[in-house]
This record gives sequence, structure tokens and C-alpha cells, in this order.
Amino acid sequence: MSTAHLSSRQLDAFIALAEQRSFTRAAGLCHLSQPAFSALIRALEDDLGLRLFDRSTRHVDLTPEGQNFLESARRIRAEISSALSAVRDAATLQRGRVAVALLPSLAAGWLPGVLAQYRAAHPGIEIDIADVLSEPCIDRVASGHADFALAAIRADTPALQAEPFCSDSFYLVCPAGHPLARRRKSAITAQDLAAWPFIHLARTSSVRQYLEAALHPQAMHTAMEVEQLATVMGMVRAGLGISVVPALTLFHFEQPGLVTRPLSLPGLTRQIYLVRRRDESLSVAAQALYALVMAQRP
Amino acid sequence: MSTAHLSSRQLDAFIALAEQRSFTRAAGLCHLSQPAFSALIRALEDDLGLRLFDRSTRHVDLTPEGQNFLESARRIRAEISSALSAVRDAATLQRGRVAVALLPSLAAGWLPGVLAQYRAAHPGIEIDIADVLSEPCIDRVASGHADFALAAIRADTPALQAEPFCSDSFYLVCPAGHPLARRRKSAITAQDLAAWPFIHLARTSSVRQYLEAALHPQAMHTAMEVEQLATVMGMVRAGLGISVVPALTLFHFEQPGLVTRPLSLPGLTRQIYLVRRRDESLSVAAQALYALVMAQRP
DNA sequence: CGATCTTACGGGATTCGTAAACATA
DNA sequence: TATGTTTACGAATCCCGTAAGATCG
Repeated sequence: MSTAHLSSRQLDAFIALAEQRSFTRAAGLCHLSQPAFSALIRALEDDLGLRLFDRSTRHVDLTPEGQNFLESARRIRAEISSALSAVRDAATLQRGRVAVALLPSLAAGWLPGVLAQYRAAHPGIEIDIADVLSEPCIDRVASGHADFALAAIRADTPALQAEPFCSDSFYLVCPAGHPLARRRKSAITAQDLAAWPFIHLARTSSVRQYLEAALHPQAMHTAMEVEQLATVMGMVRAGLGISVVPALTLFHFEQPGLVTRPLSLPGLTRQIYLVRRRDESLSVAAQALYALVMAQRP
Repeated sequence: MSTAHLSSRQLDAFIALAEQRSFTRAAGLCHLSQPAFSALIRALEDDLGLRLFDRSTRHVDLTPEGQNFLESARRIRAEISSALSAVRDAATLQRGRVAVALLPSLAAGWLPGVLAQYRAAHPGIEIDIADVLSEPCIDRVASGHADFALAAIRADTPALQAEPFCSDSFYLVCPAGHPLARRRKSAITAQDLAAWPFIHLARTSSVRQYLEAALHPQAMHTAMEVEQLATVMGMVRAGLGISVVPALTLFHFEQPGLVTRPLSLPGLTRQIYLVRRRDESLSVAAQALYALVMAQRP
């Protein structure tokens, strides 16, 4: 290997001289004095071991080897320029990509406002949202498909790192005019809830698990078990039962004919965590979204 | 445009660090002290405007942007390396191409020995020989298909430049035992030649033109007009006539049953010129062949 | 505590710009 | 002779290596 001391300024100087065919003009383009420019070309030729230009005081022209090198030089400069602008675009958030996985409740109710700000500030960044349950959220972070996740699982492993993001209290949902709707929140107990037909989510949902853990050992009067919160809403509105859902999902229930009431039952608080890969920094685009997400946490 | 002060040493340093994941080891590979290497990486990061590595005292790892840049960096380094070795190979005559146009007589008799030396010295150089008449020789130089030519035309134009290469005297060719074969060369005149049937080359050949100009106004006794010197040889050997050919073509006539005799008739000397493009330097490969050709001129 | 990266700093090489010398049309 | 390149040289800059400081496992 030889002393490859090729700098991009030498490349630029070479190309400028090849195009201008004049040391004086090319030196001007490179913001150099003409003698300094001349030395630069000389150094390049010495490095390469041959003359790239035939020069007389009146004429500057490429040698045959210089012509060959010019093609390579142009290609290299284009590559460098493209790589440099790519990385600078990434640094200045003009280009890039960020991928987030988060719970559907956060994705529908809280996230859109945050993303609107993010997109307004950084319109060039591509955004990938995965609105999935907690477990696939974690999987996406672990596999590298997401930069970070907001999920209800405290995933602290050697590979992953979790920090508390927000806590999500639970609300009673019932038809307007329901007896429980008139109670003060402090007065509602697990037993009160058990007195009415209850619309449950599926056992796989984290909401259901939180709920059962907090109400234990009180058994609920299960009227129905459904998959979607929108279905819960419909059932409650139709008077088929009541339900309890996290605050972050209340946007589903802001409907005429429905009433929501905060609950304060011991242990009935869902914790949301922000999960990312341990010992791996976020991309600039992800970092910016991370900062915004933390600033706008519910 | 920003200050693109990207040097190939920075590229090498970046790639080395990305591969080694250790400043100390990478610095060693780059023949730098570790602090100097560290400064190099810092300067690169400052230029680009973002961090390429996450470093703790125990761990060095690429940032997401660093990973993207690594691909570009590897591609750029490969391009640079390839361009550099190409131009250095050209400078050291390990690769390249040279194209020469020259008269068939020179190509058959004199050139092979020269080319054998050239190829032995520079086996990597591709050689293109055009063994054509003078006019196409000049055309090839003018059109850039040949680096230089050896031809019988003094082609001094604004674009072309000719220098005398060698002079080619003429020889009588006749069957062994022919009366002229016993003469002393000084004694042979144009009239002597005119007394015998003469095998001519075509009027388009430069040999014929030289011959007619030198013998003028003596009219020859034309027995036949053929295109190829080998045909002339056959005809003369068969006793159909005599002929006069340049010394450089005598290898055609070194045959049993034939005799050659130098002629010294006034003006009967063919001048060969080396023709090249004016104000354009020869490639290194062509320069080397040029030097050899001049050193070995007949 | 040990290995490793960063900071501090003095010396040396590189490179710049001005000015004079040189070359060609 | 005029334009444009090269050479000469003092000065500013950049870069390297040694040594001390900081940090993480």
C-alpha cells in the first residue's frame, strides 16, 4: 500500500483545473492563491507518480493519463458529495427515518398530535408507526424494526432498557343515567362494580390483566368478553353492561349517552414504559422524536 | 457548498475504527498515536455535524448514522483505491495501451524485434498495431486511434507534427544470374533499368510514386503492375521482370534465386517520418514505445 | 484498579500568501 | 511585451506525539 494522501480538496482542484484549463481561474474557484493551487496540483502529481497536465504558460491540458483519472475523479467526487450530503441531511433532520412501536390506545389518542408537531418540524423524515400490543412492541425494538417503543411491559433485559413513561389511571364507563354515574369517585369500590354486568376485554389484553389483578379476589359479573374497545363502547352505550378502561382509551367513549368516571382503586394503575435497546444510541431522527415524546407525555 | 475537507486518511481512520471497535487498535493500523487518531475522528465528526461512534471507555460502537456512513465510506474508499492503483499502474507501465500505425514494410521487417523488447519490458501494456499505408496511418493519428505513426508523408499540419525518422534507400531486385546483378551498383542508371521488363507496384503506393519521381523523365518498360510486394517477389523470381524496392522491404526478397543490389540514383531515397499530434503529450506507455522506437531506428 | 478514551500542550511539518523570477505567444 | 506559471520565502496554521486527566467496568 502506498501513501494514499488523497484529499477531497486535491480532487476538487484537479477537476477544477481540468475544466478551467487555467491555474489562475481554477485557483479562484478553489479559494486559493494561484501558487498555492499550483503546489496542490504538483503534490497530487508527485503522489501519483506522473504528470496529469501538460502546461505551458499559455496552455494547460490534460495528459492521456490525466483524462483517464478525470473520469475516476468525477465519479469519486460525486460519491463523496452524495455521502456527505446524506449524512449532513441526517444530522440536520432533513432526511431520515424513525420507527416507533406503541400501544394502539396511545397511537390513536395521544400520538397523532405529537406526530403532527414532529412532521411540521421535520417534514423530510419518514415515520413508521406500529400500533400493536405490548409484546409485539417489545419484539420490534429487540429485532431492530423499531427505534423505541411505548408499551405496558417493563422490558429490562441485557439487550433492552426500559424507563417509566407515564401512568394510566382507570375509568368507569357506563350509560348516562346509570346509578354508578351519580356516585363520587371515591365511593366506587370493587364490590360496586361487581354488582353490574361487566363488558370485559379478552384475557390476552394487558388492560384485562391489570384489571383482574387489581380487583382480585372480587369476582366480576362478566356479561361479555370482546376484543376491541370500540365494541366495548357499543355494548355499554346499548345498556348491556359497564366497563373499566384506562384513561388513555377514553377517546373511544366520548360519545353521547355515555358517562366516564375516574376510579381510584388501590393498584389499579397501568404503567407505560419507554423501551429501547441498551447501549445503542438513537438515530438523530429517533432522538428528536424521543425528545418530543418525552416533552409531550400525557 | 460546505467545507468538504474529507481526506482519505479520515476515511481510512473511520473504517478502521468501525472494524476494530477500538481507538487504540485502529490507531495502530493507521500508524498514528492514539490521541492523534482520536482527534482525527473528532474532526471528521465535527465536519459532518454528528457523532459517528458511541464511545465509553470500554466500548466503541457505530451510531445508526455511522452505520449508514460506513457503507458509503467503504464504497468511496474502494473507488479511490481503484482509481489510484489504475493511475499508478499507468505511471509504472504495468497497465496501459499504446496504438501505433505504421507502414506494412516496417511492421513486418523491423517492428517485431522492437515490440519483442517492449513486451518483455512491459508485459502488461496492450499493443495495437495498424500496418497500413501512409495515408491511413496519418488518419489514425489525426483521429486519435493511434498515438503516433511511422509513415512516408511529412504531415506537418496545425494538428499534427512530423519529425524525420529514417531514410530508406532503394534496391534493385532481379533473378540470380541477371546481367544487372553483375554490375557494380554505381554503374546502374535509370536507363539500365528501363532496358528490362519492370514489375511495378500500384500507382497508389508511395514506393511507386517515389520511383517515378526519381526516374522521371525516363520511362520504364512496365511488364506488370501488382498490389503486393510478395507478388513482385514471385514475378521477379519467375524471371518475368526486375523491380526496385525500398531497403526496408528487402526481407520479402531474401529468397533463393533472387539477387538484391543497392541503387544510388539521385533523389531515390524514401524518407520515413514519425507523426504525432501537436501539443499533446504521449501517454506513458506510448512514450516508452516512442523512446524504444527512436533508439532502435533502422 | 486497570484498561481506554479525552484533554493539554510544545515542537515540527505542512501549507498558505506575497513577491520576484521565468516562460511563451 | 503581456499574460500566466513556477520558484522563493517568511508566517500562520495544522497535526503529531508525549504526558496528564477522566471514566467505565
